[in-house]
Amino acid sequence: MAAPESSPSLKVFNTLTQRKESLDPLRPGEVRLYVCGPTVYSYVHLGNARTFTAFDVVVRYLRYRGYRVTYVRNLTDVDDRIIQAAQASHEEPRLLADRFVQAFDEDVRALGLLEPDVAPRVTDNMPEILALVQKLLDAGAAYASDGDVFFAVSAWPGYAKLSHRNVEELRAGEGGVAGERKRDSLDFALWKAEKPGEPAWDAPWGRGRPGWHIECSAMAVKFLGQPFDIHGGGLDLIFPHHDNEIAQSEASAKAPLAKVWMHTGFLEMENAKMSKSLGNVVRLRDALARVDAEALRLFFLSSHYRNPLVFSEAALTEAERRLEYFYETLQRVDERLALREVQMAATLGDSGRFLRAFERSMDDDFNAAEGQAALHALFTEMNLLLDRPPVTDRDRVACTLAELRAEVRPFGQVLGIFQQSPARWLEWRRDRLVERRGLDRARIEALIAERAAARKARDWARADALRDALATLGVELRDSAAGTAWKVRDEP
RNA sequence: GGCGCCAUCGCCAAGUGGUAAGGCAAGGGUCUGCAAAACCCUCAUUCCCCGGUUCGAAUCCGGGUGGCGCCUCCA
Repeated sequence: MAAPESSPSLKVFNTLTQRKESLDPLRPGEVRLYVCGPTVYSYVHLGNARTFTAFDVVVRYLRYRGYRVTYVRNLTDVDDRIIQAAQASHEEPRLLADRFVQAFDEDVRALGLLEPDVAPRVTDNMPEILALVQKLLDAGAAYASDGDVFFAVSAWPGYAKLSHRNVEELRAGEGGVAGERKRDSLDFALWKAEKPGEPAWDAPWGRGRPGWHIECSAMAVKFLGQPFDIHGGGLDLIFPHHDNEIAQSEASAKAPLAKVWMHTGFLEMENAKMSKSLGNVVRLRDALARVDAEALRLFFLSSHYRNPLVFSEAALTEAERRLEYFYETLQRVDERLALREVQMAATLGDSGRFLRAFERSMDDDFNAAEGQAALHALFTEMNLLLDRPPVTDRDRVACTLAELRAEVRPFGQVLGIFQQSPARWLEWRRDRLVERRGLDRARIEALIAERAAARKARDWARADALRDALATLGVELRDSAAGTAWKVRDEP
């Protein structure tokens, strides 16, 4: 593992500067990362999952590279949409939020996402939010108006620098409306005055609740300091959410909020972004009921994180089939290595070459899609050694296989795959396919036994007829010296 | 209208100035009683179109065409 200082080559695309920059942490060897988490008013969908998976891999790779990473991913549990959803289901907003926080944790754990170091909730951080609003009021960057508090965009010269928009043009667009309460149509709420039946907290300027953007500013700075290294989220958060965070934090502290801003591309459904407002969402938990979590991760990582990715059942099926190839190879390698004592011997090939190629890809703005080429090459090499070894010395082949097997681990660790034992994963997949096709194990085993007898009697016609019958059921046979193994094909 | 993104083999996809990664599918082969799996080979003189810059462009610039996003909640 390379020391962080020795990898100045790690490049990250920064939305703020719109170019790739060398990652140069504010504190040597340490990366402080904040990712905007979900607003908990419903279940997470695959679009959200894609973003969180992308940052999960960012964290894993930075740690693999030797950085100490502090990863904060918030839970927004006070919000208009939560209140709306709670009213619709005649539930306390707090309870509804709790319910979806729990669902989020379950779903995201099933996806294999690492726990963030801190997962702060708005309701647990009101003092910091109140303090930030007060600070902005004191600085003249905000004003109270009938119990609401607004941020004064005109008091902050750098407004919208992240989205690279022109303030005048934003004003010309629809936007909000200036009126008795808002001085400028672009001003946004830091605090919303209490309304009947809504959650509210005491504040010097009147009871109410925080506006949408203030919580991220307050919590990010509380847990990471200001400035910190990387702030991330989906592309749709650039404006206004991240621009507003920047405005609030920088106007209050006269220092940058974050050095690098990273944004993930959209997951699309039939040429439209997957979003709750369009109603074209697939929930993460529903997807995980149909496809393996690691296969889903492989699908997310098949395209660069900033590019749009189109969702399809076929792509998911392909990803799971690819994962099956990986696990089958791992199982074969493990079986081979368990066969007998191996004498130390010189290994074949250039040790670590696949991993180095992977690192080159990942160093270039976390290009996991490109990095998968190295992963495939590594597996092809293992299969080659298994079936067509280039030398006859068994110890050399075995030692090389052991070395390559060890090289697989970092890939798995960074991408969040290969976390199951091969045998267990393959069994799990077969069980699921058996169930999906409504197959009868006893009958399959009986047919295989019958075929074995036919083969022993050299009755090839009978044996082939039985194999064809099994193939019709979706069962595929693999004859070997050890006997006949069977698997189930995934497509009817 | 403003800001921004995308267009690469049948499908997915990397590559953003030095002569087209990888996966899936397809065809051929090795292996096999026959298969399957695995491996090997083949599979884009070409990167939406038209101009330009350059010794050199999928990559840069200008202009089109098509698709998408943000500007209102959104990962």
